[in-house]
Amino acid sequence: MADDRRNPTIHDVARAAGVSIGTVSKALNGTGSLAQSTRDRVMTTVRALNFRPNLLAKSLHTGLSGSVGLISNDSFGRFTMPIMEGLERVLSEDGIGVFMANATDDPERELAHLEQLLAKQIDGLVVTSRRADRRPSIEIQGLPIPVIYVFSQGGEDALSFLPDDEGGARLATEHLIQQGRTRIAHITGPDNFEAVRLREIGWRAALTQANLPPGPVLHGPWSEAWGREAMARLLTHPPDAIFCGNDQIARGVADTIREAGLKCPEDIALVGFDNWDVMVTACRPPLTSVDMNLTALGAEAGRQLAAMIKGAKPTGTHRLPCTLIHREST
Amino acid sequence: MADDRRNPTIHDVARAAGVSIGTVSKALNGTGSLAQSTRDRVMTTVRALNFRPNLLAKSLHTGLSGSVGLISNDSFGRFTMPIMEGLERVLSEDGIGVFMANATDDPERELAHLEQLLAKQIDGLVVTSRRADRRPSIEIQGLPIPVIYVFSQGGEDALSFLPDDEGGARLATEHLIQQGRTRIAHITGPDNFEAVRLREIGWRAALTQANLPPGPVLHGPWSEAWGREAMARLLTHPPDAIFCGNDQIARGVADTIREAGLKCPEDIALVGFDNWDVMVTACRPPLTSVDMNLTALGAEAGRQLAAMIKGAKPTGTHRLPCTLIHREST
DNA sequence: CTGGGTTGGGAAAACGTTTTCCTAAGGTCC
DNA sequence: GGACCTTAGGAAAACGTTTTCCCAACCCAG
Repeated sequence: MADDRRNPTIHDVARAAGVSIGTVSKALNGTGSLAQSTRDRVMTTVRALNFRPNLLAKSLHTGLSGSVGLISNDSFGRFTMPIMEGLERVLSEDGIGVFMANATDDPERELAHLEQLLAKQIDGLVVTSRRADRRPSIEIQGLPIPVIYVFSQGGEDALSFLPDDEGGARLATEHLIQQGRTRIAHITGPDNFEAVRLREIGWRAALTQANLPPGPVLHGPWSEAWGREAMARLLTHPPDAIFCGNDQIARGVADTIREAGLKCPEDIALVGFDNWDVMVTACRPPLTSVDMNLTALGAEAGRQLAAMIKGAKPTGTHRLPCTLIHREST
Repeated sequence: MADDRRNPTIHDVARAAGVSIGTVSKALNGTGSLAQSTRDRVMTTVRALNFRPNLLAKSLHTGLSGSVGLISNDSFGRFTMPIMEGLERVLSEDGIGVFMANATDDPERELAHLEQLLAKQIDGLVVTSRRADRRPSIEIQGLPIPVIYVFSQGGEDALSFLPDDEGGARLATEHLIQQGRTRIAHITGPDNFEAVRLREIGWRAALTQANLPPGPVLHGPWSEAWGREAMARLLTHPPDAIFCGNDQIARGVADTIREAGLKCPEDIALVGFDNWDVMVTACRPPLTSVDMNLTALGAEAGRQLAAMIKGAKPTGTHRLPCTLIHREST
């Protein structure tokens, strides 16, 4: 009644309910030993005043702020989004908030963000990178809080979560083999990406296992234009299937196939990587693609981070399985 | 020295520097009246202990947490990301952290998130929606903190930031007119989107101003497939220019133009909307498009929110200008 | 009745800051 | 050399919680 400007505090509730603040706290948290009637009276007052405990004050006491930081290096790009979504969903169930910070590969900004986050007493940190190989900042070593690397690799005894690029590539290639394809090419991105190398390994492994010779491998930029160009190069001796390093390349390939008068999938079957909806559905024909399950990756990271905050100390690099999504291009 | 597990507190600094905690606080904040030598001694100790003030404790005192919430309704989709980026960049300069919350149009989740954020004592809230018209939740009325709607419309005396769809459409259409086009069609999205209606208005206004008759308007889904289909319908009497409601539609249109043996831009000039890099660069030819400057929109929202936290009370719906990005399709 | 065990609830310390006094020491002026 | 200002820095309250005692009151048995 006094101030309707200020949020009600536990003191207001105590006064209104005619008890001490300790009693209110016990009623709120279900601790201590209180008569049921007292609990009820307090809770009624709580609702009447629309009281919401100040988590900051609680944090001061418990030493846990109930928030974590996410430092992204790709300006919240296409890959960070689903990760964030999974992470946030899982953590919010535990009442943990996620501070988003974008460092854009600028070590100075990264450090500034880290300082701010630490000052805000975050309980944990998630670091995501973009896809090219890059060492994580040195600064991040020896932090007083748990750190998880998602879609990026931490150091020695760090905990990292990544998609199983090799397994995904194998999945795609095996799928093509099952459909009776025997001359399977691979058109992919720049080979300074670790993911590119891993996917190539997976593709090769599946072929070897099926006693098939590897088709040609073409490296180039991650673009549709490169897909078109690479496919044009293959037109003199066209393969009967192509596994592409991502969906954009695959879509470029599909365009060249169609414009060369060939049929996909009849003449050439095609599999992409990323399962990026806007690409796979707009592709003609709709593209079979490998889904990295990034939302699940983020969710798993969230679960692990929550566990680490409670004291667990998992380490190692974990690669989560990819899934093949079958569409008309195969 | 005592606990190397626990973060050092202001008490540790005070003890090490041989002063009181009040003095440390004054040295840290440059307040009070202290001898320069004392200030220096304290600051040296601060650095030696790697002391970082606990912002939570400070917040308890100041009543400001230095964090705001962002509730998104599109699972951190394509439009939310640049907004977030701009918002976060501006606010982080003021030391304000951004909690990300994804509600995905589920009012129950939205309410739960709001409760969590309020419990964490956020100083302000940003609400973004996806693009179809939707009333903001009722729950958000009468909050004790400033609220800004970005890429979505708040109520009566709320503060909202939106791109100037009408102006952007006018920009695009005027550009086509300047290039001597006279029969300008409009292929766009579902007309239950306010943005679709506004863009159509802008297109029509530019034509009227130039004394040109409006070409046909075709409404359909936001997809390349619709762009292809719509363009096919126009092939009997092709216009000499098309302004599309988004880049995906434009790209579909470009494909049909090319496949019909016509030339873009020679026979038909083409402008898209969104300036979505992956679409405009992969399009053949690269697509002229209207950029909504969402990063700037987010940044402006950040500036305003920071001002509101300091007491400003701006209201109204603000539409920020779009920019035309010229490429080879015109 | 008295004494011991329960039980309900209050008082107060603690968390890590900021800020408002307040006091002691030193300097200045006559 | 005393009265008065400065000035430097300390003590303590305050922010809103949780939690650890601790004390009253009640119950029941002897």
